[in-house]
Amino acid sequence: MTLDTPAAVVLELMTMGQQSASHLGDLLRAASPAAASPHQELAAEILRCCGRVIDALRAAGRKRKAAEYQDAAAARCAWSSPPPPPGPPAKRARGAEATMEVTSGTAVDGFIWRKYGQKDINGHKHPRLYYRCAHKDQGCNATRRVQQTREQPAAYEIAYYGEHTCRGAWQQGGAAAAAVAPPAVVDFGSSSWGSAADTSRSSPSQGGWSSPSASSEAGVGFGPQLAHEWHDTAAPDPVTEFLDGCFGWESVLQDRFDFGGLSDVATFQQ
DNA sequence: CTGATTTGACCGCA
DNA sequence: TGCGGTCAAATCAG
Repeated sequence: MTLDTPAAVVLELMTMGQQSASHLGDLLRAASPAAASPHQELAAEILRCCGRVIDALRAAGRKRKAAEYQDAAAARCAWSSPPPPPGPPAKRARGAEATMEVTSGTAVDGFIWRKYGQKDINGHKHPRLYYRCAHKDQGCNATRRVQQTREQPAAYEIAYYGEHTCRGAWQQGGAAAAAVAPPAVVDFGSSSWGSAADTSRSSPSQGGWSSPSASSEAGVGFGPQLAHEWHDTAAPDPVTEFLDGCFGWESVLQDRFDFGGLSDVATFQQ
């Protein structure tokens, strides 16, 4: 992670903020372990708010990366090309090229991942989790590997392999999907977006987003029910007020920095 | 009952 | 030969 761009700086700061919020939550839980206090909820909301910004930055970064990738290999237009012919089950070479990311959440990135394996890795305290795209039956060979980092338990090293050839499949009916999807659904093109999977649970091809990966991944991610709560909260309770402030943040971010493509952050606001 | 997850076994590469 | 990646049967959950 380099800090040579405003987005990288913000990402770094937001990650730190999220870790602080996590620590705060731990302290609050230790203080009153009985029932979830409003303070604990507040800490959790801070966590989620930071996570959303982080995910937005990450997704925007991936969008740019994907664009560069396509320039370099225009022949492999993943989104529009038909699924590759089924060959022998290819085993990824060790250390194969991947898109690496370090993020504070793993549960949602806009794609539906299905866990197919878990492995204890030498030198790692936490097991490595293996996911593949839920649309593998449509020929999508995208996989991802999630490894909780040793240094920062709240951070995850995610490696993406392959590309999503399934996107066309669930975007074709896109009109229908857009019709039922909440306005927060963001199409980042080749990138992914955290809340999209949570808020648009009516995929035409799947009969609804099941977000299968959410349950098995660490609690740092945003659970579907939490995201639902996020969007549906209408009463002006303290949490909502905090969220409003959080949304204000994003406006500030937009006004202050030109993230070149990060304007999608504004779609948090509904 | 169906679909998703878990987990031990297997395979291939270094 | 050990390790990392994948498979697939068993199990779980909705």
